[in-house]
Amino acid sequence: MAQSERGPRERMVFSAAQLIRREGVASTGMREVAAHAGAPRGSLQHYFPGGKEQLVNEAVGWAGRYAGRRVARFLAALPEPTPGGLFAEMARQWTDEYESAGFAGGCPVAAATVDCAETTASTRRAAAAAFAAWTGPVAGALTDMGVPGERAGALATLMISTLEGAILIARAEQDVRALTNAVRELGPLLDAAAVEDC
Amino acid sequence: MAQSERGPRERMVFSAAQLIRREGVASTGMREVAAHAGAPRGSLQHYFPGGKEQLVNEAVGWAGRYAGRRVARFLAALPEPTPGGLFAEMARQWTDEYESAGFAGGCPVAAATVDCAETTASTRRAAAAAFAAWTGPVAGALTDMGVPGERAGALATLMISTLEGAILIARAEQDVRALTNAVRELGPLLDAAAVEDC
DNA sequence: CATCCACTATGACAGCGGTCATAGTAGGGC
DNA sequence: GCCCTACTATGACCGCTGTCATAGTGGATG
Repeated sequence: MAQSERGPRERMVFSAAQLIRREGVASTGMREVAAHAGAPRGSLQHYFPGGKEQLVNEAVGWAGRYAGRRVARFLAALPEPTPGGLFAEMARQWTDEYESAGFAGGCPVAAATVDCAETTASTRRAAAAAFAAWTGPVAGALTDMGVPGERAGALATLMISTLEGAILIARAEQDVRALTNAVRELGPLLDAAAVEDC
Repeated sequence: MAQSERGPRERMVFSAAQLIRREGVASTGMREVAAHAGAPRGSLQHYFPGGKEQLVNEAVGWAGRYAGRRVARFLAALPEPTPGGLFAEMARQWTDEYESAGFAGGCPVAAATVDCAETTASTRRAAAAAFAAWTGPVAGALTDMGVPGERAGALATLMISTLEGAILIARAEQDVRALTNAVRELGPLLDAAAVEDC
């Protein structure tokens, strides 16, 4: 949504991520990506000489950076930043989407991992990099909230693990229950890890 | 492993689950399933007149029941059952596999959800049922350990959410870090929910 | 032996996938 | 006008997939 007026190349990467989210990597066709992006089919081989593999990898990378960037925006939206509040905000992005637009899409990084981890080494690495690009900002935010350094990374990984799994279950059940449940149960644990300093 | 001497039908369901675990649903071919099961190709349409959809759904159902059954075995293996201990055992199944056999496979239910949730309604329902068949025994075990009834279901869902996400990340990173991390961070929370009664 | 059934065995088909090859267009620099 | 580059436009190819159709086997039953 709101892809404004970026170049056709970026639009195709964005569309690829969008379609992978919904149908998985294997079921997403190149022609479909071009059509969804409103880009000519011929541009695919021009911008992505590495073929589908390159396109998928860039889509995964884009998704990772996007998730990382969102963290800062979530923090800005919180009146008083707490680990549990950040997690709630991260989950709310998904409950909002599911409740307003239906359960069509999941996380594109998860989809790439499931479909390509064993098959395509470069995509597996792209997925790992995407998780890193996401975990980093979350861990940074946690340290800023007073979580001790060595714990911050661990909790960031825990948050993303739980969120990814909850997304999966929510999509299967077509019910945001798993997401709200994760926030409710994990929030106190996360907040307890931050030393009170206000 | 150790599929002993079951009938060809069950072997094909088992093989389908095995292959879906590794490559996802879309990339798993029917011919491939038959070959992997050592079953004749002609048997596919005999045993699964509903086609690939039926086969996939049965594989997902099988995986769900298998996961549910494992819970009882994990409990039996624990000298003193605690929620955190159960979770550790559930995760250990994965770390053991990854460390001994490599990061080839993930959870077949997750794969089916990612690949089919939007496309194939019956498979989405099968995935939801599989999660339910898994969550049920976990919740039951938690109540047996003294977790209050309404909390048990919530924690069971949390455990499976976190485990699924950690499996995903571990596979992408080819490192069991996310799994051991989940056990370390979530274990105390789970144990705290059980009232001490020993 | 005949009959029936569960199961196996192949071949064909239609569709779609990613990719390659080739040609065409637009526009800027000289 | 010419040329070079960036991009677009199509059509063809080949491999693969799920599915169907048809025929064959083998053993139990009568």
